[in-house]
Amino acid sequence: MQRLTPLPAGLHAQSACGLATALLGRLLVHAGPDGVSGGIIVETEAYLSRADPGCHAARGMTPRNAPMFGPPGRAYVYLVYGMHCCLNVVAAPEGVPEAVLIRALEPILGLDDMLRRRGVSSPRDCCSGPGKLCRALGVGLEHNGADLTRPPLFIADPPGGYSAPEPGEIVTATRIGLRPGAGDDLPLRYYLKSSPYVSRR
DNA sequence: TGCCTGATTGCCT
DNA sequence: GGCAATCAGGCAA
Repeated sequence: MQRLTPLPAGLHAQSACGLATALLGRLLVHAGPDGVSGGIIVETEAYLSRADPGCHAARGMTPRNAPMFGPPGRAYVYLVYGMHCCLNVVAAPEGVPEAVLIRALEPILGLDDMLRRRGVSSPRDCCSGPGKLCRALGVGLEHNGADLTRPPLFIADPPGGYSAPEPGEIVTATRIGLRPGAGDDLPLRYYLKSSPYVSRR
């Protein structure tokens, strides 16, 4: 296995829209106490600051969403439905609360460990959802605010190198799980057309 | 202080 | 396809 080098913070210092597509095809890695786990990012959603009613930061800063206001390249992890964690990558310059939700991965590193944590046997069911991939990688609230440009939790180019997806390979769609009127009609979800690992077609 | 809801998942029918 | 699980954050009182 070649050495995995975290991508620099400069990549994240752009709008969540741009970062959401720039992250497709990248490798999300967690070098945890149980070993290294990771997968290729195949689905993302952008959350855009105050003008976006679906964004947690739309009503200003609270203790929960504070990481979104921090420097780019950090993790924003929160609990939904009282039991599932969702991992976001903070985007935009410090003070601008934008983030990209990682919704699905194609598992490639530590597959057996991830399947065990998930309690499933199919790689397709391993990381096909924001709550699923956090469980699979062993990511939890303790990673809230973590620096994603350095181990143990980081984003890198995949083994063999990164090649940007063809424009026709990226599908743009509406975001999932938002209330009507909360920005559910905005085309801010992106996924790889040919990937069988996305959460929903 | 109390009530309500959610950037989901998995089990049951 | 429908719905329960489960609890912290956010808001009203």
